[in-house]
Amino acid sequence: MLKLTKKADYGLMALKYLAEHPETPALSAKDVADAYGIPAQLLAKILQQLTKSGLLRSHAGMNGGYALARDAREISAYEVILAIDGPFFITSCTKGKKGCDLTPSCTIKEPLARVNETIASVLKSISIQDLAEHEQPAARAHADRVQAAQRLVSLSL
Amino acid sequence: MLKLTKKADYGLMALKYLAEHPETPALSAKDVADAYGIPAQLLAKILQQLTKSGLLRSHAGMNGGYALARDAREISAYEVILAIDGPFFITSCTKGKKGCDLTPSCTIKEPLARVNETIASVLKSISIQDLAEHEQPAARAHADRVQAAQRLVSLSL
DNA sequence: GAAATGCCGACAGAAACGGTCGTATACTAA
DNA sequence: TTAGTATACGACCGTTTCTGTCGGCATTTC
Repeated sequence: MLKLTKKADYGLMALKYLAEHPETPALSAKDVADAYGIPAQLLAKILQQLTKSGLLRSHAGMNGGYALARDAREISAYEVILAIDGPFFITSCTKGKKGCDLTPSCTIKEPLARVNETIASVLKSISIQDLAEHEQPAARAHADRVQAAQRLVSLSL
Repeated sequence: MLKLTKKADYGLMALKYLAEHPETPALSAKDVADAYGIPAQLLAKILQQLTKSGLLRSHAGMNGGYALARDAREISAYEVILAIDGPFFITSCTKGKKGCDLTPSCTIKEPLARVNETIASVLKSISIQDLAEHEQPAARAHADRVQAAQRLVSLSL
């Protein structure tokens, strides 16, 4: 549970790939799909969604394809996931429309909504650039960040 | 996406309910189910899982039912979710057995694994007691904690 | 105009989820 | 001992969601 869909994974992988090839003006869905062994047509649809959401720029025709609409540093993992999977809520009852249809007070959801915010924050703090540079710098920084957050959490409990 | 299953929700709600009624030696699955309007048989199965996982103690027969196996303070939301939904990984490819079957290096997953740890940490920091006392004290403390974590995250970006 | 490419809707197979049923077992109380 | 209440467990089924495919159309380049 609590897992991203494969689509979101594919989307992140594709953006990372684009970030790693800033020299080329555009890469086709097929290029990216082949690079990772992802079903090409599926990836195409995902890239189209990302385009509609404004994270990518597309160009039809020969030598067409996709390119990042912004600097890789300015695109967060959160945006990608949101664009592909739609808004997520950790509680299944967080209001689609009229709140929890179950029981007057599904009092569980209030504390969990906060968890949800935390997750979103962390996801927002990770950029495509971070994924591309998974070598060291960004990963290191993020590791520190997580450790600090953990210390903080256990401390204030 | 990224949502808990209803089963996990039900489980958390049930544990919270038990925590709120420490005076009674045991509550039947039906008691809890009625209190929240949850399908009784489904909840029964969930409580059985929680029992097998050691979070609850069960007792058959008249006046039987379930009771927390430990103090509500000592049971984390993480444990409950784990017991019901099984281990969760944010990346769909985080090794079930043999790592990512896709592509040599699904390099995406390493940074996301850290996100996963953060989520787990936060979930571990929330006890059933916190859910039961959603009135103020614990919720307040948790809110502060989350805010601080957010500040921390954005700072170190 | 042809080839490459993106765009879009429909659909099908597979898996996960939510929920029900039936039955066996255990315990309590009269 | 018997009846009633409860847990324990496995099988099953309908629905939804996810993954992936197909076919047709639009756009751009050569």
